[in-house]
Amino acid sequence: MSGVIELLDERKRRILAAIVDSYIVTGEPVGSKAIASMPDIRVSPATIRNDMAMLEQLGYLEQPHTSAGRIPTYAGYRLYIDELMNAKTISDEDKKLLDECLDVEVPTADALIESASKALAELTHCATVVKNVAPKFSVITKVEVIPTGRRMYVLLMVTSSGNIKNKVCRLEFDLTNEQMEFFTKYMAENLQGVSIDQLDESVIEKLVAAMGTYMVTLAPLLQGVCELAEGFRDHEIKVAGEKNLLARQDINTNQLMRFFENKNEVVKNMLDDSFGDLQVLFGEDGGFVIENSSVIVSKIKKGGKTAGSLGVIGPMRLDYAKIIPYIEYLTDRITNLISEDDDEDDIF
Amino acid sequence: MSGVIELLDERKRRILAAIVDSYIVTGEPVGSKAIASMPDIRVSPATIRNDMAMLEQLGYLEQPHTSAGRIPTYAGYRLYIDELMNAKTISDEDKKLLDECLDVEVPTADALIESASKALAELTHCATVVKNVAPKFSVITKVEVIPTGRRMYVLLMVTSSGNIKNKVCRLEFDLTNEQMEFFTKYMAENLQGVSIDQLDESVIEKLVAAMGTYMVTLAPLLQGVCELAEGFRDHEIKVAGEKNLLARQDINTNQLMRFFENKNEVVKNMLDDSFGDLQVLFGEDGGFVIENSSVIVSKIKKGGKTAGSLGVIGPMRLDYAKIIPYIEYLTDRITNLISEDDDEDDIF
DNA sequence: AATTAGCACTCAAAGAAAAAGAGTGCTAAC
DNA sequence: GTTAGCACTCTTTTTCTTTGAGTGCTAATT
Repeated sequence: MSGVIELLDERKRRILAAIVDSYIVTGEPVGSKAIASMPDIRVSPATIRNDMAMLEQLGYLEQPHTSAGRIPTYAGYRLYIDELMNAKTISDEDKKLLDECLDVEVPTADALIESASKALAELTHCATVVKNVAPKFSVITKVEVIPTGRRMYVLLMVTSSGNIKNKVCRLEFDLTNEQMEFFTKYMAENLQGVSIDQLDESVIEKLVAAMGTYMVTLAPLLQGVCELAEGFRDHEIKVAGEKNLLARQDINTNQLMRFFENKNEVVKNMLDDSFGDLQVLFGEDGGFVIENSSVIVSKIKKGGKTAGSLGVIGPMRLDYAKIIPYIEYLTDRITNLISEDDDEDDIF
Repeated sequence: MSGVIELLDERKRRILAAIVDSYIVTGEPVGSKAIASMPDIRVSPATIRNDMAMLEQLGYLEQPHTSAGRIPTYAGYRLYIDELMNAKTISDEDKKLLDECLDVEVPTADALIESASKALAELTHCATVVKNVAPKFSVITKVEVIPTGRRMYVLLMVTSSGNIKNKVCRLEFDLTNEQMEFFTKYMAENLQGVSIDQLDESVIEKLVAAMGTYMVTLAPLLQGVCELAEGFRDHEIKVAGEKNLLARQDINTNQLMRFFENKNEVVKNMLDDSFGDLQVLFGEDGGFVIENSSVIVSKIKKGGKTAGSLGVIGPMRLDYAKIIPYIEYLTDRITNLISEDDDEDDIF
């Protein structure tokens, strides 16, 4: 083992780590002198220069121009995040802050996750993104129609995860009591227990076809039901703290906007099950599209399965050592909370 | 009349109008030569310079520096908007576009107004703001409670304007059928027909006090009802097209953000009934807070009373001559639509 | 009396040149 | 293997100059 020529010996690793650390804080290219002045590095600038040249050859560093210091490449960040940085511990205050956000008696798992998202955005001064757990686990528990005016009806859909959505429908005719009763019963019989994920056009079409004489009058309501289910699925991904990033001029506002607009598409890619529990994405990873920025996503589990996720979107120069533990702490807590509740209360 | 010395003769007014027109398009200070080359101005640059000096003395123009052209002051904009500009007519395409947005079969008046808001944001490349009509005119038509899980209940509130909101409540105990029936009946008796605007803490307190033995168990639900009504009031003001302004660098992102965050406070000030049907605000008007930008707001009426409003938030250099007719057209159409519907259908 | 040509003047913006400075790579000594 | 020393590179900053748009004033013109 010791016979092998180590291209990346301990000192080089320390130097790389120091460069990334410094660059994350200052945003300026880091020179050999600055590194040499650090307490735990006991070699001269010349030696560091040699190592830096080596690190550049290996693809971990680059020079904006000849007379500048070095900045990390994507590969450099990757190595730093995977192996070099030493995670900071969460301060007691911050821990308390995080706990407080979660201790709130929120009624649903999704609300819990969203409150965590907001807290995280606040704490990190970044944008955060959550993928809610509901669509994956919840089934329809109730579909109701409530008359609210002439030819106006409110469709109501309640899911097992305590989420609820409604939609106002304007019909061509008023419904008779009998029609309404039939609808409610028909829904209860055919949709109760059906997963939100499964309820699409094709299911609705079948239901409409099987409705017999009620078909003409009630079809618009069924269309509404379909749209409600879609609504549940669409609202799966939520962003918080966008404004924290809009102010920064190292991030392209247009790219950021496009990211938010297509968040459903993009974020889904980021949550591929093949990845580990926590991943950091940047550069070209998974069709990632915002220059100079990165995303840290962590999975929320329920009963061993991936349920949702929580992530931070920020500049490339992110304090990973601090923020990654935050996210891990939060997702762990959430995972525990929604699992506990599962046994005790069955509300999530 | 003709004996009076006219400080602001016709030519000076034309020159001021030309300067504002040009500045709105180019954003550059306007010089005497540029004005002189315009077709309907038939005097020499020297004459225009004299007039410009006069206009500056009167407070309508200012010079960024000695060797620059002139730009309008707030007073200059004001005069331009009130008296000088000649409103452009809406192109047939745009009229069609606007009509299409409104012809959509939206279920509620608020949805109608919001769709208009979005269309306007698109068309003007600005942000838009709407104050919905619902809270002012709608009364509660229905309050329901629906059990959705152990100790979990969904509160539902429907208003006469077809709006609906819900809220998940987590109670300490499960409700008996009898308790739920009482609640529904109690709500129907005491809240049906009550205006959203009136339903506040004090009303709820009275209701709780009069509830007798049900007080302890049902009080949390009543609290929820109160919060629902608040929700209706809070969602009164909506912004669209924020991103159109975020990209511009002549508008301070922070100020804009603060404006959006406090929109409820700020926008209310803008809609004081003492103003006319349409007003343009900028500078220090009504505690206005975004530098270099202005707001055009127009009232939406119903039955002769101010019901809501629609506005455009954009840079100071806004094409007022084009946008003001847009807004007038839209608010007129909306005013008509919600009034017609009032007679015919009673759904708004 | 109003308008205009002419001209000196001002000042921001753009460009050019010079100086400063941070950092490197290499060589030779330790 | 490490380090001091030094020439070299290239950006950044500063300073100075030039350019040009636009003005205000004065005197001539209509």
